[in-house]
Amino acid sequence: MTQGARARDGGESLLFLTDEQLRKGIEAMFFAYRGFTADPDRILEARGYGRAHHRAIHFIHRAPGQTVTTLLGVLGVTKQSLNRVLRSLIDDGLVESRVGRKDKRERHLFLTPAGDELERELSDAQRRRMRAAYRNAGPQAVAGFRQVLEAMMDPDLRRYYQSMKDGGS
Amino acid sequence: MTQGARARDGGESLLFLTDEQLRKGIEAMFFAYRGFTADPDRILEARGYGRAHHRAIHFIHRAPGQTVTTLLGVLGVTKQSLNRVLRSLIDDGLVESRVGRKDKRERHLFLTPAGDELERELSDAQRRRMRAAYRNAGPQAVAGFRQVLEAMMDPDLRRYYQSMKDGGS
DNA sequence: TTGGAAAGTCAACAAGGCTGACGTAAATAG
DNA sequence: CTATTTACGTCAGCCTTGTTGACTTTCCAA
Repeated sequence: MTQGARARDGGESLLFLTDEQLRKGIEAMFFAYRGFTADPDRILEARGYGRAHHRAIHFIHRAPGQTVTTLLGVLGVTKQSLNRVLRSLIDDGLVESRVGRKDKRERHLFLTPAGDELERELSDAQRRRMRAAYRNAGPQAVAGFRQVLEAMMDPDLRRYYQSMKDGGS
Repeated sequence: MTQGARARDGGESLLFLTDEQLRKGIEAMFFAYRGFTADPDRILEARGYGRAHHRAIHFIHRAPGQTVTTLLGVLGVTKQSLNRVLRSLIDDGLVESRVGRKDKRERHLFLTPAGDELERELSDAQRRRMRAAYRNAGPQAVAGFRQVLEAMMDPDLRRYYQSMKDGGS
């Protein structure tokens, strides 16, 4: 039924979306995501960490001082899951957890200098691949890439994503 | 060092790749991938399956009759890991494993009618989101999206990816 | 002031990765 | 024809990272 449906989005676009083409997009996501995580994975493995640690480090770096609950919402896991990861990062001296001044139930999360160093190592590796891909594809492609990804996000995360500064075009 | 590096890719491109912008791309991948898997995940959960089952089903559908070893290479997991998943799919009557006619050591994998049905259910859900994202972003964006993803893949998988038919523009 | 809600921690379990070892049948090299 | 290699399946056991349930500590509102 969806075979070869011409876009009905207002007329002038020439989008011709066959199921085959959509499948290609789906597989592209799958394979690209593998490439996307490959470099950090190697660095993490050497330290005995996994992707969960990477995600925690990334978002703590992104918004230092945020509480555990906030981070929980961004990562979309249970607090028990996050806690395990956080525990090892704190024990290893990469993350610091400070009791809230106003509300003492809260824990505010920060990267230590060692944590910052690992963060840089990881994001450098990931940026290298991203930069190479961008350069290969050209600026037009990059804009399109970002647009499609944004449209694929769930609305809540899209809002969170958009709320973060961009650095100017 | 990588701060605000202007693209040095030949001159005329106006790519201005700050670390901030690259980070945005990285987070876009992370959040979009979550959205990308959300719909199938719900369908799978109702059946007691996980993403591993989805991947197996997807690639068996994509290339019916392929052997276990071939599938192993595409999925990038160990034989034991794949076997666990394949076992349950075969036992549940979604996948059929036929002994090779020429080489009887090989097992060729096919979806049964029931397997095809689940495949369609899963890919319909995923295509719906993909189609909506494409429509939102427009045809130019779609081309760029695919280009960047392709450039991010590891070379082996890129070749495999490109070797599959596209269905025309 | 007390009772509920919220934040965080601990315990235990499941899915799905991994390695290593082993068995069997079929193909192939010598 | 024999010996090796290949393709596949399976057992055992480990790790990461997800889950739910139960438990403090702290805050706040009735």
